[in-house]
Amino acid sequence: MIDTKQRILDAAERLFAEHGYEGASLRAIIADAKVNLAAVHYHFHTKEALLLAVVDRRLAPINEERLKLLEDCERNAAGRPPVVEDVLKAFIAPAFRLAQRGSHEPFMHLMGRLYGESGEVAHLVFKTQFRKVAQRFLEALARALPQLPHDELGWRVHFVIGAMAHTFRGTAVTEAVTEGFWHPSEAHPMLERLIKFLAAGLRAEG
Amino acid sequence: MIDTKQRILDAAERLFAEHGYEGASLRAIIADAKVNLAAVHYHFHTKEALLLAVVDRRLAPINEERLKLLEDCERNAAGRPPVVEDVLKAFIAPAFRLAQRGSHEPFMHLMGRLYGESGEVAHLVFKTQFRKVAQRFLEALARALPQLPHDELGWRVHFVIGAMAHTFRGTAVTEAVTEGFWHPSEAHPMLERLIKFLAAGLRAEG
DNA sequence: GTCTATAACGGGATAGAC
DNA sequence: GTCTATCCCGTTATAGAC
Repeated sequence: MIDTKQRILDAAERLFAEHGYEGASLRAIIADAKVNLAAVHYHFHTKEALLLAVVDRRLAPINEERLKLLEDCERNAAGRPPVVEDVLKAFIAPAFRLAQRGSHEPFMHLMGRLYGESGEVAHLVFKTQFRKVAQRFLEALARALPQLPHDELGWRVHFVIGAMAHTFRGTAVTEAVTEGFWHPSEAHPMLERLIKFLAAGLRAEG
Repeated sequence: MIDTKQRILDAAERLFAEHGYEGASLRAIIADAKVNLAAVHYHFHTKEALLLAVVDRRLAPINEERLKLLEDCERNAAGRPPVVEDVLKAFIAPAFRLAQRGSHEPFMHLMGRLYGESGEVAHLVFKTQFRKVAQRFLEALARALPQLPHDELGWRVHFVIGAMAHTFRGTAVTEAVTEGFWHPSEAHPMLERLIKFLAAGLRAEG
């Protein structure tokens, strides 16, 4: 078999995304990966560690690219405050790009879900993975919106995270709710639509 | 004991909100409710039906109030398009109000989570509970934003749902990510902040 | 490194006494 | 309507052969 470990990661990614951390059993994962149950424990020791490995594999390069893009956009600004849309795009685009080439959307769905599974294993993910990136992007947003009070910025970032995570999650829920009224169009302009929406929200009023 | 059925509903609400549908076991629920396991099956037959009952109990009156407020705000508009902020407030305020009086926040957290648990039992909830309300509010938003293409409105509603659900879910994730940079201030202006943010996003550009 | 077999436990559901 | 006792299955995890 061509790399057991990776096949486990792929299956886990897909099933965690589809059924959540609690909802996806190791047995379902090994069946999907066509692998023996013991192999999971050999390579990852525990279910929780498997989730962290799944997240790590994709998120580490995404976060690197995010930081690189943010540096680019700050270099372009040359000392002046960066543009809100550019900062948002630096954060969101890497995740979307990865999702489109290579069909890694399961991972995006998973990340979207983890925002909702607060309180358990999910917190580990955010604490270990996002601390550094979040710090840098918050500073950039604060510079991009100098007139916005600190406290208000925090709330708006909270709303931004919500809209972003929900978009990562896919449109299934919205389609169920807006049934007959709306069906999602092509995916590409989605990124631009999202950024436009969020930037307007961040700049609201004065 | 003063009403077994209600104590089960209360415990289920809290634990489903805290650990998700899969993560909260019936045994944990009956322990919290100080009730026997068989009582759950007697009153609700199945775990899934219990979740639906939990949601129904609170969501039915909330959705009634939403429709009433929407009618009010359309009557005030007297034939002219309603104001975006008013439509948003008619939808969001009833959930917030219930959460603040009586301390029913567990239910809001639960609803927020269900948006993320797409694909399973959660879809049942949305299909059975939101169809009518969603239809009415979508029409109202379309009238409030006549210049916005139908397709674009759908996407923006999608973003609105995301920000709203995440706010219902509480700020734990955002606090973990923005640690040291932000701590949520008092809850009351939150509703106004959210509506201002969403309205600006809905009206973005032209 | 990969398998089989099994341990040890917790899950939802049910029968039947009271 | 409420309880005890139990069924039966799926769960994670591990021991030990190959």
